[in-house]
Amino acid sequence: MPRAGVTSERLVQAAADLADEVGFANVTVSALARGFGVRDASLYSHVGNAQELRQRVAVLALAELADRVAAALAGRAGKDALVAFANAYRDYAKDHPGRYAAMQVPLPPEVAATSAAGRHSEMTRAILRGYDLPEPAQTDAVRLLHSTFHGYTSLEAAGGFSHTPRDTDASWSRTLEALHVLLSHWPPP
Amino acid sequence: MPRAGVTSERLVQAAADLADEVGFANVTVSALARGFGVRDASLYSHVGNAQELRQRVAVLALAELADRVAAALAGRAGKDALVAFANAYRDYAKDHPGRYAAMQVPLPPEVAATSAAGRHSEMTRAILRGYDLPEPAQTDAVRLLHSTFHGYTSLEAAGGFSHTPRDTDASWSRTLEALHVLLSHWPPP
DNA sequence: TTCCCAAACCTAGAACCTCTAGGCTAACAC
DNA sequence: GTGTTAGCCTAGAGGTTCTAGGTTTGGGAA
Repeated sequence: MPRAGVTSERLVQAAADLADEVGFANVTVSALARGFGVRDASLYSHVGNAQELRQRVAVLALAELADRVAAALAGRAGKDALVAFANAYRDYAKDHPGRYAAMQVPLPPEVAATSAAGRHSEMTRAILRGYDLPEPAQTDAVRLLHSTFHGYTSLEAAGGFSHTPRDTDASWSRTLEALHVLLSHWPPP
Repeated sequence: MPRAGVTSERLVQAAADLADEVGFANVTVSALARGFGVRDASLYSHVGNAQELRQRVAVLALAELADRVAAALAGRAGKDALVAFANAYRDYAKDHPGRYAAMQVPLPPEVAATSAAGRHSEMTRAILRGYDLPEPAQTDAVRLLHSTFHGYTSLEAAGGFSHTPRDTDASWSRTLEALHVLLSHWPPP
C-alpha cells in the first residue's frame, strides 16, 4: 500500500483549501485525514493539535494576502494605490472565504510577530505616504482603513447588505471614493 | 430533588452569558446542561439543536444592541447622534464580547427578517438625516458606517491594534471625527 | 382531594471529533 | 545490506451532538 505522503505543509494547504470549500469552522482533523485516505491519529505527528492547525492556516492566509496586496500596490501611488489595495483585499476575501475567516483567529504573540500581519500595516502606511499625514493621524488612518476594509468584506460575505437592493460593487466603489476624499481632508486635531 | 426549571428563554439567556464568559465558540450544549445541573439530552426539548441555540443568542444580542443604540440616540441629531450611536455600538461589543461574536452568525432569511437586524440600518439612516444625503449615497454611507464600526470593534477585540502603542480610544475618537467630516462632504458621483 | 397531563427530566446509545500511547514499515542514506 | 526516521497504524479514553423512548413532577381541572 503506497503512502499518502502527508507533510506539515501539505496538511496546512489542504486545510486551507477545505476551509474555502466547507467553511473554516468545519475544518476538522478527521475530515482532512479522510481526504488524505489516512487515519486521523496519523496527522498528529505533523501538526500538534487542531488549534495549531487553524493558526497555521491563518498564517498562510495572511502571507498570501500580503503577497497579493504587494503585487497590486507595485508602481502605484495616491488614490490608485488606495483602490488597488482595497480591491486586492476584498477580492482575496471573495476568492478565499475560508482562508479569510481563518485570518480572524487570534495568534499567540510570538507567531503573530513572525507572520505577515505586520506587512499589512506597513503597506497601508505606504499608501498614506501619498496623503502626507503626520503621526498620530497616520496610525488613526491606518486603523480606519483596515477597519473599513475588514468590516465591509466580512459584512458582505455574511450577507449583511443583502436586504437592500443596491449593488455592493457600486457601494464599494463609492466607499473608496469617499475614503480618498477623507484622507485628502483629514480633520486637524 | 427539585427541578432546574429550564425554559427556552432562560436557556438562551444562559448561553449568552456563557458566551461572554468563555467565548462564543466555546458555548456548548453540554456546558449549559452542566450549568443547570441537568443532563445535556434534557435541553433538546427546549432548543432543537446547537445551531438554533447559537442563532437565538444572535437574535437576542441584536435586539439588546438595538435597544442600547436607540436609547443612546434619543434626542440627539447630527454629529452628536453619530458619536452616540458609535459609542453605544462599541461599548456593547466591549461589555458583551460573546454576544457580539454571536451577532456574526448567518441567520436564515425568515428569522433575519423578524430580528432586530433591520432596526440597525433604520437607525443608521436616522443619523444620516442630519447630513442630507440623497439615494443611493445614503445607502452607501450606511454601509460604510456599519462596516467601519464593525471592523474597528472586531479588530480591536481580536487585538489587531495592539502592535502599535497608540491608544485605541483616541484613534476611535479621531475616526468618528473623520467620519463626521466625510459625511459632511460626501463626494458627488 | 384526587386525578391527570403536559412539561421537565431521565437513561441508553449511536455517531463524530480530539488526542495520547505505543508499535510497525516503507523509503532513504550510508 | 543495515539503520534511521518519517509516515502510518491500532487501541482507547474522553468530550460533544442528537435521537428514541421512558419516567417524574407540579399545577390545574373535576
